[in-house]
Amino acid sequence: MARMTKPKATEDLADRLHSTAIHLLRLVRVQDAAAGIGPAQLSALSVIVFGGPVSLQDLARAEMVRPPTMSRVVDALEAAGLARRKVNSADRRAVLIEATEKGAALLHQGRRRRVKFLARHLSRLTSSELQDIDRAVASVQKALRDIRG
Amino acid sequence: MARMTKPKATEDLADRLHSTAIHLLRLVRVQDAAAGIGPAQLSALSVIVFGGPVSLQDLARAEMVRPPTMSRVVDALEAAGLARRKVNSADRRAVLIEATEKGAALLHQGRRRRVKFLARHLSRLTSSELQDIDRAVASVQKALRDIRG
DNA sequence: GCAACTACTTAGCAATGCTAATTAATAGCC
DNA sequence: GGCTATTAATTAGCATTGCTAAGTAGTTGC
Repeated sequence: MARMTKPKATEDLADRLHSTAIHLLRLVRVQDAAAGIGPAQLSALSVIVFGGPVSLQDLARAEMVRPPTMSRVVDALEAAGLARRKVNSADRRAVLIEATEKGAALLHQGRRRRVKFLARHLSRLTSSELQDIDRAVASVQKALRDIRG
Repeated sequence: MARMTKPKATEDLADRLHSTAIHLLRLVRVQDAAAGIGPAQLSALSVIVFGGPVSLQDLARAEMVRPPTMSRVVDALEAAGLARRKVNSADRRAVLIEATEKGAALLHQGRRRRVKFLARHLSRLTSSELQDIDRAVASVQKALRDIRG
């Protein structure tokens, strides 16, 4: 039984992790719909609000979509008055995308709604279970960072 | 400081949990694209393969989408030879949807690819971290079940 | 046996993903 | 300095997936 890892168990865990993530997001998707904008726009807006002005390319990379896709998402955000394109005087090919006040407000409001919804249900768990989740989230984030970095 | 729960901390955890789930799924999405069918079809196929023959309505509910949406997804699965509609002799309004051999094979193959990909990166974590994740997944699933049940 | 209900489909719209091709600006080389 | 290659973003066009509204067919209930 001397083995460095337990591949079978890890794969099983990976499967359950994946499945749980899907179900979690399906549930909060209903809450996010109340924001009035689609999920791609919401997610991109989040990057802009927290990540300051970014180029379209960086934004596309952060969201793991292609530039044309992100270009259109930014179009929609601009049309809704939630973001704006600025000229990048250092490189006039590139644009700088930033959130408007309205965009930041909408994001924070949506985040509050989603988080309250999730937190309400998490609060049924014991504090020991919450601590497990807390540690697990940190570990998964670490694993994800390793992949991307 | 006498309080029943810690709302602030729970909301913060909810937010990190949400964000982590998004990033996790964005990563494996790339793997799933290799299956050659879209994410909605893949996810529905999974329900059919594991859940036996189901009505369109049940399938739509399981996937948290509306019946017309699911009707079209099943159209695509049928066109690709991955699923088929059967007549329900007990209630001829309803259909029974089941996977073909080809559909089951494709699903299992895709699952193997996705799981291997995830597991490869999870395996960088310590076994203590993996145990945290294991417990956390169970807790989150429990919380999700409470919501739906 | 007719009305109401239910299951599914069809039609049509919006959002999001992609690739290929275009436009504009920068960088590199002689 | 000026030509070429590269890079950033956009436009065009397609497929998928979400929705609501409306239509069709079958079942239930009085």
